[in-house]
Amino acid sequence: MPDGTIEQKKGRKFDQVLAGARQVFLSDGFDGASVDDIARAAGVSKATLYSYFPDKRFLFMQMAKTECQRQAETTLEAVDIAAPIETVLRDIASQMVNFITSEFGQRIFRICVGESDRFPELGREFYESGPKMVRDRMVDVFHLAIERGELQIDDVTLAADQFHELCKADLFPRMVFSMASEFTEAEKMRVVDGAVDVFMARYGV
Amino acid sequence: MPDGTIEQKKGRKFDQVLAGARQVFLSDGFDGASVDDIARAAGVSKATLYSYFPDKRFLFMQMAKTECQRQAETTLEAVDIAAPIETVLRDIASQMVNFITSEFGQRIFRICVGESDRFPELGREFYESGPKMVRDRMVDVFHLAIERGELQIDDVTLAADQFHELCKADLFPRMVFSMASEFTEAEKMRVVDGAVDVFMARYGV
DNA sequence: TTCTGTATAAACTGATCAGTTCACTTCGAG
DNA sequence: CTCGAAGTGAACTGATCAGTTTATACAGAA
Repeated sequence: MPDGTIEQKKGRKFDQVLAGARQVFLSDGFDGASVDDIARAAGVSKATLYSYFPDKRFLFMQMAKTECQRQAETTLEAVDIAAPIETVLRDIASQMVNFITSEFGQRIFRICVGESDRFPELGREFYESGPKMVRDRMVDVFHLAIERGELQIDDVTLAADQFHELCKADLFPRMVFSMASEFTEAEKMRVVDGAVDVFMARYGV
Repeated sequence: MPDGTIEQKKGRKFDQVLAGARQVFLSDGFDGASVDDIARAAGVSKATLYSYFPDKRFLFMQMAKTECQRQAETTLEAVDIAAPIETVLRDIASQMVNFITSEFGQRIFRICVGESDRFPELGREFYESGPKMVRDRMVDVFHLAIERGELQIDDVTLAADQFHELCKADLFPRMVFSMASEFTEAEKMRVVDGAVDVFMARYGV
Protein backbone atom coordinates (compact mmCIF):
# COMPACT_ATOMS: atom_id res chain seq x y z
CA MET A 1 0.00 0.00 0.00
CA PRO A 2 2.88 2.46 0.37
CA ASP A 3 3.12 2.83 -3.41
CA GLY A 4 1.18 1.99 -6.56
CA THR A 5 -2.51 2.03 -7.16
CA ILE A 6 -4.37 4.61 -5.15
CA GLU A 7 -6.57 5.47 -8.13
CA GLN A 8 -9.22 2.79 -7.97
CA LYS A 9 -12.08 2.91 -5.54
CA LYS A 10 -12.25 -0.85 -5.21
CA GLY A 11 -11.06 -4.23 -6.38
CA ARG A 12 -9.91 -5.56 -9.65
CA LYS A 13 -13.19 -6.05 -11.48
CA PHE A 14 -14.26 -2.42 -11.36
CA ASP A 15 -13.09 -1.58 -14.85
CA GLN A 16 -14.49 -4.81 -16.21
CA VAL A 17 -17.93 -3.90 -14.95
CA LEU A 18 -17.68 -0.44 -16.47
CA ALA A 19 -16.62 -1.91 -19.79
CA GLY A 20 -19.58 -4.27 -19.79
CA ALA A 21 -21.88 -1.43 -18.89
CA ARG A 22 -20.49 0.67 -21.69
CA GLN A 23 -21.08 -2.05 -24.20
CA VAL A 24 -24.62 -2.93 -23.19
CA PHE A 25 -25.92 0.54 -22.33
CA LEU A 26 -24.55 1.98 -25.55
CA SER A 27 -26.20 -0.64 -27.68
CA ASP A 28 -29.49 -1.08 -25.78
CA GLY A 29 -30.11 2.23 -24.02
CA PHE A 30 -30.90 2.57 -20.35
CA ASP A 31 -34.23 0.80 -20.13
CA GLY A 32 -33.28 -1.67 -22.81
CA ALA A 33 -30.21 -2.85 -20.94
CA SER A 34 -30.76 -5.49 -18.30
CA VAL A 35 -28.41 -5.81 -15.38
CA ASP A 36 -28.05 -9.51 -16.10
CA ASP A 37 -26.87 -8.69 -19.60
CA ILE A 38 -24.35 -6.22 -18.26
CA ALA A 39 -23.01 -8.69 -15.74
CA ARG A 40 -22.71 -11.30 -18.45
CA ALA A 41 -21.00 -8.90 -20.86
CA ALA A 42 -18.62 -7.87 -18.10
CA GLY A 43 -17.83 -11.47 -17.24
CA VAL A 44 -18.80 -10.87 -13.66
CA SER A 45 -21.53 -12.09 -11.36
CA LYS A 46 -24.48 -9.88 -10.61
CA ALA A 47 -23.57 -9.93 -6.95
CA THR A 48 -20.15 -8.54 -7.76
CA LEU A 49 -21.63 -5.85 -9.90
CA TYR A 50 -23.87 -4.78 -7.07
CA SER A 51 -20.96 -4.75 -4.67
CA TYR A 52 -19.38 -2.00 -6.77
CA PHE A 53 -22.43 0.01 -7.72
CA PRO A 54 -25.46 0.65 -5.55
CA ASP A 55 -27.92 0.50 -8.44
CA LYS A 56 -28.45 0.58 -12.18
CA ARG A 57 -28.77 4.34 -12.42
CA PHE A 58 -25.53 4.95 -10.62
CA LEU A 59 -23.71 2.50 -12.81
CA PHE A 60 -25.08 4.21 -15.86
CA MET A 61 -24.06 7.66 -14.67
CA GLN A 62 -20.57 6.49 -13.88
CA MET A 63 -20.21 4.92 -17.30
CA ALA A 64 -21.51 8.00 -19.09
CA LYS A 65 -19.21 10.32 -17.17
CA THR A 66 -16.17 8.18 -17.88
CA GLU A 67 -16.97 7.95 -21.56
CA CYS A 68 -17.55 11.66 -21.94
CA GLN A 69 -14.28 12.51 -20.33
CA ARG A 70 -12.43 10.11 -22.54
CA GLN A 71 -14.10 11.58 -25.60
CA ALA A 72 -13.45 15.17 -24.61
CA GLU A 73 -9.77 14.42 -24.10
CA THR A 74 -9.22 12.99 -27.55
CA THR A 75 -11.21 15.67 -29.36
CA LEU A 76 -9.83 19.09 -30.22
CA GLU A 77 -6.29 18.18 -29.35
CA ALA A 78 -4.60 17.90 -32.70
CA VAL A 79 -5.43 21.37 -33.95
CA ASP A 80 -2.60 23.61 -35.09
CA ILE A 81 -3.46 26.97 -33.57
CA ALA A 82 -0.63 28.72 -35.39
CA ALA A 83 -2.29 28.21 -38.77
CA PRO A 84 -4.50 30.88 -40.35
CA ILE A 85 -7.91 31.06 -38.75
CA GLU A 86 -9.77 29.65 -41.71
CA THR A 87 -7.65 26.52 -41.59
CA VAL A 88 -8.11 26.22 -37.85
CA LEU A 89 -11.86 26.60 -38.20
CA ARG A 90 -11.99 24.04 -40.95
CA ASP A 91 -10.07 21.56 -38.79
CA ILE A 92 -12.33 22.10 -35.83
CA ALA A 93 -15.44 21.85 -37.97
CA SER A 94 -14.20 18.58 -39.40
CA GLN A 95 -13.68 17.15 -35.96
CA MET A 96 -17.10 18.26 -34.85
CA VAL A 97 -18.78 16.80 -37.89
CA ASN A 98 -16.92 13.56 -37.41
CA PHE A 99 -17.99 13.30 -33.82
CA ILE A 100 -21.59 14.17 -34.56
CA THR A 101 -21.81 11.53 -37.25
CA SER A 102 -19.93 8.87 -35.30
CA GLU A 103 -21.62 5.80 -33.92
CA PHE A 104 -20.55 6.70 -30.42
CA GLY A 105 -21.53 10.34 -30.66
CA GLN A 106 -24.94 9.41 -31.86
CA ARG A 107 -25.57 6.77 -29.23
CA ILE A 108 -24.40 8.69 -26.22
CA PHE A 109 -26.36 11.71 -27.37
CA ARG A 110 -29.48 9.66 -27.84
CA ILE A 111 -29.28 8.18 -24.39
CA CYS A 112 -28.45 11.44 -22.64
CA VAL A 113 -31.31 13.24 -24.30
CA GLY A 114 -33.83 10.51 -23.74
CA GLU A 115 -32.89 9.96 -20.15
CA SER A 116 -32.00 13.41 -18.85
CA ASP A 117 -35.61 14.04 -17.99
CA ARG A 118 -35.54 11.21 -15.50
CA PHE A 119 -32.11 12.06 -14.17
CA PRO A 120 -31.10 15.59 -14.99
CA GLU A 121 -27.66 15.13 -13.45
CA LEU A 122 -26.81 12.97 -16.42
CA GLY A 123 -27.68 15.70 -18.87
CA ARG A 124 -25.72 18.26 -16.87
CA GLU A 125 -22.73 16.00 -16.55
CA PHE A 126 -22.77 15.44 -20.29
CA TYR A 127 -23.12 19.13 -21.05
CA GLU A 128 -20.25 20.10 -18.80
CA SER A 129 -17.87 17.52 -20.16
CA GLY A 130 -19.08 17.81 -23.76
CA PRO A 131 -20.54 20.94 -25.37
CA LYS A 132 -19.27 23.19 -22.59
CA MET A 133 -15.68 22.09 -22.99
CA VAL A 134 -15.86 22.47 -26.73
CA ARG A 135 -17.24 25.95 -26.35
CA ASP A 136 -14.52 27.00 -23.93
CA ARG A 137 -11.89 25.68 -26.25
CA MET A 138 -13.40 27.61 -29.15
CA VAL A 139 -13.52 30.79 -27.15
CA ASP A 140 -9.79 30.49 -26.54
CA VAL A 141 -9.17 30.06 -30.23
CA PHE A 142 -11.31 33.09 -31.02
CA HIS A 143 -9.49 35.30 -28.56
CA LEU A 144 -6.22 34.38 -30.15
CA ALA A 145 -7.52 35.11 -33.62
CA ILE A 146 -8.96 38.42 -32.48
CA GLU A 147 -5.60 39.43 -31.08
CA ARG A 148 -4.01 38.52 -34.37
CA GLY A 149 -6.54 40.67 -36.17
CA GLU A 150 -8.08 37.76 -38.05
CA LEU A 151 -11.49 37.91 -36.46
CA GLN A 152 -13.78 40.57 -35.08
CA ILE A 153 -16.31 39.25 -32.59
CA ASP A 154 -18.46 41.07 -30.08
CA ASP A 155 -20.21 38.16 -28.35
CA VAL A 156 -17.58 35.46 -28.29
CA THR A 157 -19.55 32.71 -26.62
CA LEU A 158 -22.50 33.22 -28.93
CA ALA A 159 -20.15 32.98 -31.88
CA ALA A 160 -18.76 29.71 -30.52
CA ASP A 161 -22.23 28.27 -30.09
CA GLN A 162 -23.20 29.41 -33.56
CA PHE A 163 -20.20 27.74 -35.09
CA HIS A 164 -20.97 24.55 -33.27
CA GLU A 165 -24.55 24.60 -34.50
CA LEU A 166 -23.53 25.38 -38.04
CA CYS A 167 -21.54 22.18 -38.05
CA LYS A 168 -24.72 20.23 -37.41
CA ALA A 169 -26.65 21.57 -40.37
CA ASP A 170 -28.48 18.87 -42.31
CA LEU A 171 -26.38 16.01 -40.91
CA PHE A 172 -27.53 16.18 -37.33
CA PRO A 173 -31.29 16.00 -37.82
CA ARG A 174 -30.95 13.27 -40.40
CA MET A 175 -28.73 11.29 -38.08
CA VAL A 176 -30.76 11.76 -34.98
CA PHE A 177 -34.05 10.90 -36.60
CA SER A 178 -32.74 7.78 -38.29
CA MET A 179 -32.91 9.12 -41.82
CA ALA A 180 -29.28 8.18 -42.37
CA SER A 181 -26.56 6.52 -40.37
CA GLU A 182 -23.54 7.27 -42.49
CA PHE A 183 -22.47 10.13 -44.68
CA THR A 184 -20.12 10.51 -47.61
CA GLU A 185 -17.06 12.70 -47.39
CA ALA A 186 -18.74 15.02 -49.87
CA GLU A 187 -21.75 15.48 -47.63
CA LYS A 188 -19.53 16.27 -44.69
CA MET A 189 -17.37 18.66 -46.68
CA ARG A 190 -20.41 20.54 -47.85
CA VAL A 191 -21.37 21.21 -44.27
CA VAL A 192 -17.87 21.98 -43.05
CA ASP A 193 -17.22 24.43 -45.86
CA GLY A 194 -20.64 25.94 -45.44
CA ALA A 195 -20.07 26.48 -41.75
CA VAL A 196 -16.69 28.15 -42.27
CA ASP A 197 -18.05 30.33 -45.09
CA VAL A 198 -20.99 31.59 -43.10
CA PHE A 199 -18.92 32.13 -40.01
CA MET A 200 -16.18 34.03 -41.80
CA ALA A 201 -18.66 36.18 -43.68
CA ARG A 202 -19.89 37.51 -40.37
CA TYR A 203 -16.86 37.46 -38.13
CA GLY A 204 -13.87 37.61 -40.50
CA VAL A 205 -12.09 40.97 -40.82
CA MET B 1 -73.46 7.83 -43.95
CA PRO B 2 -74.33 9.88 -47.03
CA ASP B 3 -72.84 13.00 -45.45
CA GLY B 4 -70.77 14.04 -42.47
CA THR B 5 -67.90 12.29 -40.80
CA ILE B 6 -65.82 10.18 -43.12
CA GLU B 7 -62.64 11.25 -41.39
CA GLN B 8 -62.50 8.90 -38.41
CA LYS B 9 -61.36 5.34 -38.71
CA LYS B 10 -63.54 4.10 -35.88
CA GLY B 11 -65.97 4.88 -33.13
CA ARG B 12 -66.45 7.77 -30.81
CA LYS B 13 -63.69 7.19 -28.28
CA PHE B 14 -60.85 7.32 -30.76
CA ASP B 15 -59.90 10.91 -30.04
CA GLN B 16 -60.27 10.39 -26.34
CA VAL B 17 -57.70 7.62 -26.41
CA LEU B 18 -55.33 9.75 -28.44
CA ALA B 19 -55.72 12.61 -25.98
CA GLY B 20 -54.97 10.34 -23.06
CA ALA B 21 -51.97 8.94 -24.86
CA ARG B 22 -50.71 12.42 -25.59
CA GLN B 23 -50.94 13.40 -21.96
CA VAL B 24 -49.26 10.35 -20.49
CA PHE B 25 -46.61 9.74 -23.15
CA LEU B 26 -45.57 13.35 -23.15
CA SER B 27 -45.12 13.46 -19.43
CA ASP B 28 -43.69 9.96 -18.84
CA GLY B 29 -41.96 8.99 -22.07
CA PHE B 30 -42.56 5.75 -23.90
CA ASP B 31 -41.26 3.24 -21.40
CA GLY B 32 -42.41 5.30 -18.47
CA ALA B 33 -46.00 5.35 -19.63
CA SER B 34 -48.12 2.35 -18.74
CA VAL B 35 -51.09 1.40 -20.86
CA ASP B 36 -53.25 1.30 -17.77
CA ASP B 37 -52.33 4.89 -17.04
CA ILE B 38 -53.21 5.90 -20.56
CA ALA B 39 -56.56 4.16 -20.42
CA ARG B 40 -57.30 5.83 -17.12
CA ALA B 41 -56.25 9.26 -18.39
CA ALA B 42 -58.39 8.75 -21.48
CA GLY B 43 -61.40 7.72 -19.40
CA VAL B 44 -61.62 4.50 -21.34
CA SER B 45 -61.21 0.82 -20.57
CA LYS B 46 -58.06 -0.98 -21.56
CA ALA B 47 -60.09 -3.32 -23.75
CA THR B 48 -61.48 -0.37 -25.67
CA LEU B 49 -58.04 1.08 -26.12
CA TYR B 50 -56.84 -2.19 -27.57
CA SER B 51 -59.82 -2.34 -29.90
CA TYR B 52 -58.59 0.86 -31.50
CA PHE B 53 -54.85 0.27 -31.48
CA PRO B 54 -53.08 -3.04 -31.95
CA ASP B 55 -50.33 -2.27 -29.46
CA LYS B 56 -48.52 0.33 -27.44
CA ARG B 57 -46.00 1.23 -30.10
CA PHE B 58 -48.64 1.85 -32.70
CA LEU B 59 -50.59 4.05 -30.34
CA PHE B 60 -47.47 6.01 -29.62
CA MET B 61 -46.63 6.48 -33.28
CA GLN B 62 -50.14 7.63 -34.04
CA MET B 63 -50.05 10.13 -31.22
CA ALA B 64 -46.67 11.50 -32.26
CA LYS B 65 -47.70 11.88 -35.88
CA THR B 66 -50.90 13.68 -34.97
CA GLU B 67 -49.11 16.03 -32.64
CA CYS B 68 -46.41 16.87 -35.15
CA GLN B 69 -48.91 17.67 -37.84
CA ARG B 70 -50.82 19.92 -35.50
CA GLN B 71 -47.64 21.68 -34.53
CA ALA B 72 -46.42 22.10 -38.08
CA GLU B 73 -49.74 23.61 -39.10
CA THR B 74 -49.73 26.28 -36.45
CA THR B 75 -46.08 27.17 -36.97
CA LEU B 76 -44.86 29.33 -39.82
CA GLU B 77 -48.33 30.44 -40.79
CA ALA B 78 -48.50 33.97 -39.54
CA VAL B 79 -45.45 35.24 -41.39
CA ASP B 80 -45.85 38.24 -43.65
CA ILE B 81 -43.90 37.27 -46.74
CA ALA B 82 -44.31 40.72 -48.28
CA ALA B 83 -42.13 42.33 -45.61
CA PRO B 84 -38.40 42.91 -46.16
CA ILE B 85 -36.38 39.73 -45.82
CA GLU B 86 -34.72 40.71 -42.57
CA THR B 87 -38.09 41.12 -40.94
CA VAL B 88 -39.31 37.83 -42.34
CA LEU B 89 -36.21 36.04 -41.09
CA ARG B 90 -36.56 37.60 -37.68
CA ASP B 91 -40.17 36.43 -37.47
CA ILE B 92 -39.29 32.91 -38.50
CA ALA B 93 -36.35 32.78 -36.12
CA SER B 94 -38.60 33.90 -33.29
CA GLN B 95 -41.05 31.14 -34.01
CA MET B 96 -38.32 28.57 -34.18
CA VAL B 97 -36.79 29.70 -30.93
CA ASN B 98 -40.17 29.65 -29.27
CA PHE B 99 -40.85 26.14 -30.43
CA ILE B 100 -37.43 24.88 -29.42
CA THR B 101 -37.78 26.30 -25.95
CA SER B 102 -41.38 25.23 -25.47
CA GLU B 103 -42.41 22.49 -23.10
CA PHE B 104 -43.96 20.55 -25.93
CA GLY B 105 -41.08 20.99 -28.32
CA GLN B 106 -38.66 19.76 -25.75
CA ARG B 107 -40.68 16.73 -24.72
CA ILE B 108 -41.53 15.46 -28.16
CA PHE B 109 -37.95 15.92 -29.25
CA ARG B 110 -36.67 14.04 -26.24
CA ILE B 111 -38.93 11.10 -26.85
CA CYS B 112 -38.33 10.92 -30.58
CA VAL B 113 -34.58 11.00 -30.12
CA GLY B 114 -34.52 8.51 -27.30
CA GLU B 115 -36.84 6.08 -29.00
CA SER B 116 -35.98 6.34 -32.67
CA ASP B 117 -33.28 3.75 -32.27
CA ARG B 118 -35.87 1.19 -31.28
CA PHE B 119 -38.37 2.29 -33.87
CA PRO B 120 -36.80 4.29 -36.63
CA GLU B 121 -40.16 4.93 -38.29
CA LEU B 122 -40.93 7.28 -35.46
CA GLY B 123 -37.84 9.34 -36.07
CA ARG B 124 -38.53 9.45 -39.79
CA GLU B 125 -42.14 10.40 -39.27
CA PHE B 126 -41.07 13.19 -36.99
CA TYR B 127 -38.43 14.41 -39.39
CA GLU B 128 -40.84 14.47 -42.32
CA SER B 129 -43.54 16.34 -40.50
CA GLY B 130 -41.17 18.55 -38.53
CA PRO B 131 -37.72 19.70 -39.66
CA LYS B 132 -38.40 18.72 -43.26
CA MET B 133 -41.53 20.83 -43.52
CA VAL B 134 -39.82 23.77 -41.93
CA ARG B 135 -36.97 23.47 -44.37
CA ASP B 136 -39.26 23.32 -47.40
CA ARG B 137 -41.10 26.36 -46.18
CA MET B 138 -37.84 28.23 -45.74
CA VAL B 139 -36.66 27.30 -49.21
CA ASP B 140 -39.82 28.86 -50.62
CA VAL B 141 -39.15 32.03 -48.71
CA PHE B 142 -35.57 32.12 -49.94
CA HIS B 143 -36.56 31.71 -53.56
CA LEU B 144 -38.93 34.61 -53.25
CA ALA B 145 -36.26 36.79 -51.68
CA ILE B 146 -33.73 35.81 -54.32
CA GLU B 147 -36.17 36.84 -57.03
CA ARG B 148 -36.63 40.14 -55.31
CA GLY B 149 -32.89 40.62 -55.20
CA GLU B 150 -32.71 40.57 -51.41
CA LEU B 151 -30.69 37.40 -51.04
CA GLN B 152 -28.01 35.61 -52.96
CA ILE B 153 -27.82 31.90 -52.23
CA ASP B 154 -26.13 29.10 -54.08
CA ASP B 155 -27.10 26.07 -51.99
CA VAL B 156 -30.61 26.91 -50.84
CA THR B 157 -31.33 23.86 -48.74
CA LEU B 158 -28.03 24.13 -46.95
CA ALA B 159 -28.80 27.75 -46.18
CA ALA B 160 -32.18 26.73 -44.77
CA ASP B 161 -30.60 24.10 -42.55
CA GLN B 162 -27.97 26.54 -41.40
CA PHE B 163 -30.55 29.09 -40.45
CA HIS B 164 -32.47 26.50 -38.52
CA GLU B 165 -29.36 25.44 -36.65
CA LEU B 166 -28.36 29.02 -35.92
CA CYS B 167 -31.65 29.44 -34.09
CA LYS B 168 -30.66 26.70 -31.68
CA ALA B 169 -27.38 28.25 -30.60
CA ASP B 170 -26.84 28.14 -26.84
CA LEU B 171 -30.52 27.57 -26.03
CA PHE B 172 -30.90 24.13 -27.47
CA PRO B 173 -28.05 22.34 -25.70
CA ARG B 174 -28.90 23.95 -22.42
CA MET B 175 -32.51 22.94 -22.79
CA VAL B 176 -31.90 19.42 -23.93
CA PHE B 177 -29.36 18.64 -21.24
CA SER B 178 -31.48 20.01 -18.44
CA MET B 179 -29.30 23.02 -17.71
CA ALA B 180 -32.28 25.33 -18.04
CA SER B 181 -35.97 24.92 -18.69
CA GLU B 182 -36.98 28.48 -19.36
CA PHE B 183 -35.35 31.46 -20.97
CA THR B 184 -35.80 35.20 -20.72
CA GLU B 185 -36.89 37.27 -23.69
CA ALA B 186 -33.41 38.80 -23.71
CA GLU B 187 -31.76 35.42 -24.04
CA LYS B 188 -34.04 34.52 -26.92
CA MET B 189 -33.54 37.87 -28.64
CA ARG B 190 -29.80 37.47 -28.44
CA VAL B 191 -30.02 34.24 -30.37
CA VAL B 192 -32.62 35.44 -32.86
CA ASP B 193 -30.67 38.60 -33.67
CA GLY B 194 -27.45 36.65 -33.81
CA ALA B 195 -28.92 34.17 -36.26
CA VAL B 196 -30.27 36.87 -38.57
CA ASP B 197 -27.00 38.81 -38.42
CA VAL B 198 -24.85 35.85 -39.31
CA PHE B 199 -27.21 34.71 -42.01
CA MET B 200 -27.49 38.12 -43.65
CA ALA B 201 -23.73 38.67 -43.52
CA ARG B 202 -23.31 35.62 -45.71
CA TYR B 203 -26.39 35.57 -47.89
CA GLY B 204 -27.63 39.18 -47.95
CA VAL B 205 -26.92 41.19 -51.10
C1' DT C 1 -88.69 -7.08 -28.15
C1' DT C 2 -84.53 -8.70 -29.71
C1' DC C 3 -80.30 -8.40 -31.98
C1' DT C 4 -75.89 -6.16 -32.68
C1' DG C 5 -72.07 -3.33 -31.99
C1' DT C 6 -69.62 -0.74 -28.72
C1' DA C 7 -68.38 -0.24 -24.25
C1' DT C 8 -66.77 -1.60 -19.43
C1' DA C 9 -64.45 -3.59 -15.14
C1' DA C 10 -61.77 -6.90 -13.39
C1' DA C 11 -59.30 -10.81 -13.26
C1' DC C 12 -55.72 -13.31 -15.45
C1' DT C 13 -51.37 -14.85 -18.16
C1' DG C 14 -46.87 -14.76 -19.15
C1' DA C 15 -42.93 -12.47 -19.17
C1' DT C 16 -39.24 -9.32 -17.66
C1' DC C 17 -36.38 -7.43 -14.44
C1' DA C 18 -34.07 -4.96 -10.32
C1' DG C 19 -32.13 -6.15 -6.46
C1' DT C 20 -31.17 -9.75 -2.51
C1' DT C 21 -29.58 -13.84 -0.39
C1' DC C 22 -26.93 -17.88 0.30
C1' DA C 23 -23.98 -21.61 0.08
C1' DC C 24 -19.78 -22.18 -1.97
C1' DT C 25 -15.03 -21.22 -4.22
C1' DT C 26 -10.53 -18.85 -4.93
C1' DC C 27 -6.48 -16.90 -3.58
C1' DG C 28 -3.14 -14.06 -1.41
C1' DA C 29 -1.21 -12.42 3.08
C1' DG C 30 0.44 -13.42 7.51
C1' DC D 1 -2.01 -23.73 7.06
C1' DT D 2 -5.51 -20.65 7.85
C1' DC D 3 -8.18 -16.54 7.79
C1' DG D 4 -10.66 -13.30 5.35
C1' DA D 5 -11.74 -10.54 1.52
C1' DA D 6 -13.42 -10.80 -3.08
C1' DG D 7 -15.93 -13.39 -6.25
C1' DT D 8 -19.44 -16.80 -8.07
C1' DG D 9 -23.83 -18.86 -9.62
C1' DA D 10 -28.24 -19.84 -8.89
C1' DA D 11 -32.37 -19.39 -6.83
C1' DC D 12 -35.60 -16.19 -5.02
C1' DT D 13 -38.68 -11.94 -4.04
C1' DG D 14 -41.51 -8.52 -5.27
C1' DA D 15 -43.05 -5.69 -8.48
C1' DT D 16 -44.48 -3.98 -13.02
C1' DC D 17 -46.64 -4.41 -17.22
C1' DA D 18 -48.38 -5.63 -22.06
C1' DG D 19 -51.88 -7.81 -23.82
C1' DT D 20 -56.14 -11.21 -23.37
C1' DT D 21 -60.33 -12.89 -21.81
C1' DT D 22 -64.76 -13.01 -19.70
C1' DA D 23 -68.99 -11.78 -18.05
C1' DT D 24 -71.82 -7.88 -18.23
C1' DA D 25 -74.15 -3.36 -19.54
C1' DC D 26 -76.38 -0.43 -22.67
C1' DA D 27 -77.37 1.87 -26.79
C1' DG D 28 -80.04 2.14 -31.17
C1' DA D 29 -81.93 -0.29 -35.21
C1' DA D 30 -84.97 -3.85 -37.15
